[in-house]
Amino acid sequence: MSWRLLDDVDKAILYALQQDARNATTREIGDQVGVTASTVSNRIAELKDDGIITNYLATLDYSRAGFPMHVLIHCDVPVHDREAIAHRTLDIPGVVNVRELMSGTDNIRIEAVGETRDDITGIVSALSEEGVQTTDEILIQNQHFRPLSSLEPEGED
Amino acid sequence: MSWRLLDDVDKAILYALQQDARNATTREIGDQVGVTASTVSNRIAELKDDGIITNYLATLDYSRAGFPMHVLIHCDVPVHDREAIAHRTLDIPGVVNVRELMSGTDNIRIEAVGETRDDITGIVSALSEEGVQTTDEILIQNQHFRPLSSLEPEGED
DNA sequence: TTTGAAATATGCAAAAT
DNA sequence: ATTTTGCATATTTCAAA
Repeated sequence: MSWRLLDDVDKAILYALQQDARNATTREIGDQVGVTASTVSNRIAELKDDGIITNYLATLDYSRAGFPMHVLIHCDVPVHDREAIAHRTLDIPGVVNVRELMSGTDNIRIEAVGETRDDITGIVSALSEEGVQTTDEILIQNQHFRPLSSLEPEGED
Repeated sequence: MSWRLLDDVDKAILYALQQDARNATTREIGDQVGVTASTVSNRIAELKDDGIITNYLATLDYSRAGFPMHVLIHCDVPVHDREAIAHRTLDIPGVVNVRELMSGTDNIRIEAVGETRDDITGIVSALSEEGVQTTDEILIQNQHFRPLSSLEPEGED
């Protein structure tokens, strides 16, 4: 696993991008920590290259978007196949998030979305055909994200 | 729950923003479905107002960022307090994601991040002090996101 | 509602410190 | 490594269709 020590500029960048990855401008971020927009731009590119920033994504309220079936599926797969299977499940239509867990059982958790119950049934079938045993299926009521507090700037400039 | 039927423009926007919320330009999106950047801009604002787009966030590789303790915590709370408690747990330092589940037991799932085991222990203590019973704690090995496939454009223009 | 054009902002690259 | 400058692009606004 590669490393990299984060300074205040990096932290401010990551915090801002966790808050609003689309509208946080390089200048705004730079002003908070006293560097120019160019520096912020360079750093963001570095952080992406270093694999610290993995993605920028919009989070949706799937119900409001017309997909009221939003579920969490527990899966049980052999440990040595876990990573490969996790990647394959990502390609099943309706799957939006996969977590690999360091657990003896229920070691993959899949977040999936559909318009109808049949859509979810189809996803579970697809999992079954991939040799993935599903052990539980739970409706997700709501989901919230927060930036990592350790990255929050103290109050500079 | 409010509604809104998504047309092809909306879908293309949501798909693009799920792929790269920071770098997807309004023009690129518009070109794909044959509308101008202005229209895309207007639509994005609408989708945000309607609560369909809830957030834009950067996803991080916490290990590479210097936070190797990345865990999923199962919590068991009284159903009628679930939403209120879920919101409060978001303010505990280190908590980055909370899912409310429609389940009799283990109905809140908390994703938390720390530098050391003690950080995680502290988070669990904080939960306990909020009256939240934690029933399990599992290391997260990896996590992947995908745009919702139903939103993918067919191939227009 | 969508557009097109103007005005504003933003990000990026190159050269300099 | 960061900044300054200059350039190319992106976004927003608003009048008009």
